[in-house]
Amino acid sequence: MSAPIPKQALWSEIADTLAADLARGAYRPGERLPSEAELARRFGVNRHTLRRALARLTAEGKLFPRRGAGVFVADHAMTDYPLGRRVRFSQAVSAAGQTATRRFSRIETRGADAEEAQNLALPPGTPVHVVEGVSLADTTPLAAFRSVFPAGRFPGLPARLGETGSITLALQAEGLTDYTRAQTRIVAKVAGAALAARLMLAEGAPVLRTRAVNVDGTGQPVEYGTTWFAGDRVALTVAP
Amino acid sequence: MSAPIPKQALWSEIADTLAADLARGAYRPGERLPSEAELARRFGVNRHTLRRALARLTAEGKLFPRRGAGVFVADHAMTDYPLGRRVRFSQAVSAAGQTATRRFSRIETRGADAEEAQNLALPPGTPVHVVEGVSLADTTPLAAFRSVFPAGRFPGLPARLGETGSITLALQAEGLTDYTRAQTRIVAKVAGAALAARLMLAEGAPVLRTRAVNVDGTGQPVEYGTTWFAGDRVALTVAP
DNA sequence: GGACATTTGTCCGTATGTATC
DNA sequence: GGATACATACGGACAAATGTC
Repeated sequence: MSAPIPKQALWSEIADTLAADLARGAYRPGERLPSEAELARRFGVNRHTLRRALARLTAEGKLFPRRGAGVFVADHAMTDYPLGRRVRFSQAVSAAGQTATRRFSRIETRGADAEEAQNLALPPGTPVHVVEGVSLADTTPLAAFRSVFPAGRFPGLPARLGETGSITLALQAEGLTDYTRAQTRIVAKVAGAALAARLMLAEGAPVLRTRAVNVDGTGQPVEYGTTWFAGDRVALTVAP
Repeated sequence: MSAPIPKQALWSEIADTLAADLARGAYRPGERLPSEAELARRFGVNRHTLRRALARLTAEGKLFPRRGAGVFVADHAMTDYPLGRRVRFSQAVSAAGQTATRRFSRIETRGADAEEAQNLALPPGTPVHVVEGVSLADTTPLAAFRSVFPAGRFPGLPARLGETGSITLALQAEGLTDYTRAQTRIVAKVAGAALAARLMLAEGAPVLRTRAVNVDGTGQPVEYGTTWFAGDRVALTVAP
C-alpha cells in the first residue's frame, strides 16, 4: 500500500549526517569534535547509538578517538605509491614532498618456514634474515613491512641495516647492485589490534597487503617481502 | 606490585578464541554457529559482549550473519585477478575454474561530471554512457563496477550491452577492436551499506577500489572505470 | 497463507574502568 | 588529585527477518 520505506538505522543516518558535516568542512582536520555525550544530546539519542556512528567514521579513517582526550578529525594526505619493477619507498614519499624514514623494530636471523622457503627458492630451515619495521612519511606511519632475505647470500646484512638505515643501501653494501620485483599480490584486510597499533590506525580500518618477491638480474630471489599499507593514507598505482 | 598485565578487552579475547576455533576447523564453511545467546552463555558474558566479538570476525570476512537465520561460516575461494594492460574479467574467473557472469543494474546516458570529463579528456557536460553492475563468479559477487564511456563515440553502446551482455563485445560491435589500460590506482576502503548490499558483504568489510582509464590505440580515452572488489574474495596481481 | 517461535539488529539505560588533561 | 572523556561490560526491551508448523 503506502510507502515501502527501507527505514535506515538511526546510527547509520547519524553517521551520514556527520560524514556530510566533515565533507562540508564543519570541523577542520586535527580539530576535536564535541564529546560523545554532547553529540548524543544534540542528536537526541543514547550515547551508544552515537558511538556506533562514530565507529563507522573511525573505520573509514575520517576520525580517530583518543581515550581520555576526545575524538579528532583525521588529517591524512594520500600518498601515491607506484608499483613498478623497481619500487623504492623513499622516492615515492619525497615525490609527495615529505620526508621518508624507516624504523626497524626487529632484525633477526632464523630458519625459513615453509612459505618463506618456497618464495625464496630455498630448502626449508635455511637461515634467513627477517627484518620488520614501519615506513613513515614525516611522522605518519604509511606502511608496516616484513622482509625476508637469504642469510647465506647477505651475511652482513643486519649490521649494514643498522649502519645505513636503508634496505637498498644495505643490499648494495652486500654486493647486490640492482634488483627488480617479480610479481605482486594485493589483498584488502582489516587491521587487527597489533597491526593497528603499529600503523597508528583504528582497529577495523582497511589495509592493503602486498606480497612480492624481488629477484636479481639472473632471476634468483633475493627478498620476500610483505607490506601492510594504511588504506586511507596510501594509493597504490600501477602503470602499464 | 603484581603483574602489570595489559589486560585485553574481553570481547577481543573471545574473538581470538573463536578465530582459532574457525582456523582449527571446529565449524565447517557454510555451517551455522550456535546462536548468539548460546555462545554468550558458553563464554559467560553478556550477549552484547559476544556480539562485539562476532562483529570483528564478520568484518574480517570469516563469518556472515543472516537476521532471523543465524551466523554462518564464510566460505570464499580467493580469485586471482591480474592487472595487466589488457584486463578481461571473464578470463580471470574462468582461469579459476568458475563461471563468470555480469549483471548490469543500470545503463543511462547523461552529461559528464567534472571528474568523468577530466578522465575521458572531454568538456564537462558532454554526453556519456554510464554502466553499473556486478561481476559474479558462479553466484558469488566478486566486484561492483561503474564504467563511463563517451556517448558520441559509441552511440549504440547501451543497446549492444543489452544484446551481448559483455562490455568487450559491445565495444567491438561499436567498432573498437582493442583497448588497453593506461593507469590504475588502488585504494582500500570499508564497505558502506549500499556497497555491502551489492557485493553481499557485511558492512565494514574491506574493499579494494580500483580506478582506471582505458585508451584506444591512439591514446584516446574510451572508458573511465571504477571497480570495487570484495577484499576477501579477490587478490589483485601485478606482473611486471 | 497465517500463526508462532527463533534469531539477529537496534536502541536505551546504567555502571565502572582507564587514559588524558 | 580531580575533572573530563573515551572504552568496556552488563542489563532489558522491542523490531525485523527467517523458518516451521
